[in-house]
Amino acid sequence: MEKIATFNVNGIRARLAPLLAWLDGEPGIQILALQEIKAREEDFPFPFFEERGFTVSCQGEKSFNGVAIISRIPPDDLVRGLPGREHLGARFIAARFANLWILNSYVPQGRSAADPMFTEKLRFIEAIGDYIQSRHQPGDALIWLGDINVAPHDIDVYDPVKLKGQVGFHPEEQAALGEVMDKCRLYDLFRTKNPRARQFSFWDYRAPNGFKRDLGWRIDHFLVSKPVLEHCTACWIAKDLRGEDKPSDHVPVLASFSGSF
DNA sequence: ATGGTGGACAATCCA
Repeated sequence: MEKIATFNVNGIRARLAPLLAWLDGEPGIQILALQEIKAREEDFPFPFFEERGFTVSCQGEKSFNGVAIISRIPPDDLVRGLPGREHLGARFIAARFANLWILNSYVPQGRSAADPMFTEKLRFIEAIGDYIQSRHQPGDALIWLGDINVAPHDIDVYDPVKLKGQVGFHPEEQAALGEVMDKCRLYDLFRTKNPRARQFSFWDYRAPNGFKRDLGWRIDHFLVSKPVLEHCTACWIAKDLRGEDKPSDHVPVLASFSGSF
């Protein structure tokens, strides 16, 4: 079975051991997209992935942000950085594998609705839409995945009444994301495959016992074109990584596919 | 009540 996964690792060096243990126990992963590696490219622990047969393509920076695509097969094309949004840090890398494009993004969190970074978040989401429209057709095999930092609907957060208007669950960012999905003809793969599942991919470290109480958000996504949707057999959220000694505040999201795109 | 915890890095910044 061929799998693709996305994971906000929250520090590739701090999370290396649990990440590798998880990867070794999850056969069939062809592509693993990481966000928040928090390392320069020269500080990325390449050998641990290369000795397992993976190629690492990364866009890093010191201390903050940083994204990577870890793949069984080397990419045929790479794009580092979202055009026009490079000032927001290392938050975008895209790779082509035959006719499949993977767009891996770490969308700005936004800080608060009144902060200038919230506007930057909206602009970043719009810029992804422009990028996709300028380079792709709706019939292309394309996956925009990663930490999108937006929970799309009420079912995607633990308390939609309390959280309405907070960053990550704000009507403006939900509208911006919805517009990109509409104009680029993208599907929320997890929601399409699991219409009523109330499952989360992120729990704030700062909420007391937030994970045990399941005070979660679904903000890590696979947003896919129709050809990708049609070849998907399942999309699910990993559960085991929060049991590790040093858990990330996120867990991986995975999708399995049959046939070719 | 504007906290709480965690990563990177070296005083705080970011989430």
